[in-house]
Amino acid sequence: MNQTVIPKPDYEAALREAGVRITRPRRVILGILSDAGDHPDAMEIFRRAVAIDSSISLSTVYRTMKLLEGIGAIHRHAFEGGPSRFEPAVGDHHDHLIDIETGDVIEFQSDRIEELQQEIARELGYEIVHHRLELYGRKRRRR
Amino acid sequence: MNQTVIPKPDYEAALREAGVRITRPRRVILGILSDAGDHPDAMEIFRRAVAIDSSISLSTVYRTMKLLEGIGAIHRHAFEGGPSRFEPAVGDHHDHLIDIETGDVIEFQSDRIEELQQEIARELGYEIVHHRLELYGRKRRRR
DNA sequence: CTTCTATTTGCAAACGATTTGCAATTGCAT
DNA sequence: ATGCAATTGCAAATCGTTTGCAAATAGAAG
Ligand SMILES: [Mn+2]
Ligand SMILES: [Mn+2]
Ligand SMILES: [Zn+2]
Ligand SMILES: [Zn+2]
Repeated sequence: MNQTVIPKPDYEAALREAGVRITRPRRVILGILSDAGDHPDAMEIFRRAVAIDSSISLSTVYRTMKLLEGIGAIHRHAFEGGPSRFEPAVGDHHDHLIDIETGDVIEFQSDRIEELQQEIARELGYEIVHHRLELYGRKRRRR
Repeated sequence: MNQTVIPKPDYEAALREAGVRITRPRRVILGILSDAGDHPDAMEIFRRAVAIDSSISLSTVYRTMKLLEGIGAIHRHAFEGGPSRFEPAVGDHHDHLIDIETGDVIEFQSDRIEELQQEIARELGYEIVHHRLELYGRKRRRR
């Protein structure tokens, strides 16, 4: 009967915190992000937004994404080939496996890999600021 | 007295193999790639090419890069923020650490990480076609 | 070496994703 | 309610890359 709690970020608080106005377009976009289970791109967010408020513009979507990215509320992923895709920055760090046939994005997490990255960077005399690990693959033929 | 052998790929043979003509612009570009120790972008390759033959066009650089990528002779890297950068596909697989201050690209290789990636993919029911692992960091403050 | 044609070229224009200038609108502190 | 800075929608600009096209050329054939 009880489900895993999917944390919904309080974007409005984050915005207020950043000293930024909470406008109608922003509210709509934030709502879409909050309950997006996927990794939509700007055009897709725009489509979903227009369905709610037809006066929203694509520019505003882009501007809002940049704003949210700036305050660390969302992550931007530039997967191969396509436009940037976004996701709320709630929950733990994870990386992505992209199904090259369907475009599906699957999340995974490996402490071991994260550790090894640190180790490599430090051996090279660097500290990692951020990283990108993307696996591109296809479903394994059912055995 | 003896240096590590830096393998120079025989691009011309690869091209002939692909049933493609060996033209003057292509020869120039191939030469540049052969002795590029870095990961130049199209514009940089264009600059180096023009220094050798001023009649070469940027379009031809792009077309040639696509051709070479198609026959697997070079790799294209779309590092964050900038244009695609290229490198000859000789030698073993490696991944990259990008110095976010200088833009320098440092190569590294981790069998352990490669293994873990395979493991993760197979657990998710996928086979990896290719992947991308990029570390973005800055030089660690001299201790 | 010349001829012949399919391939390749340079150029300019088109492209897709994203950003920007600007005048009109709006959130919100007073 | 008022006033103004922040934000918007729109159109035009930008950046890296691709493409259509007519002119040039590699290289096979003779
Ligand atoms: Mn994700
Ligand atoms: Mn490399
Ligand atoms: Zn990671
Ligand atoms: Zn790798």
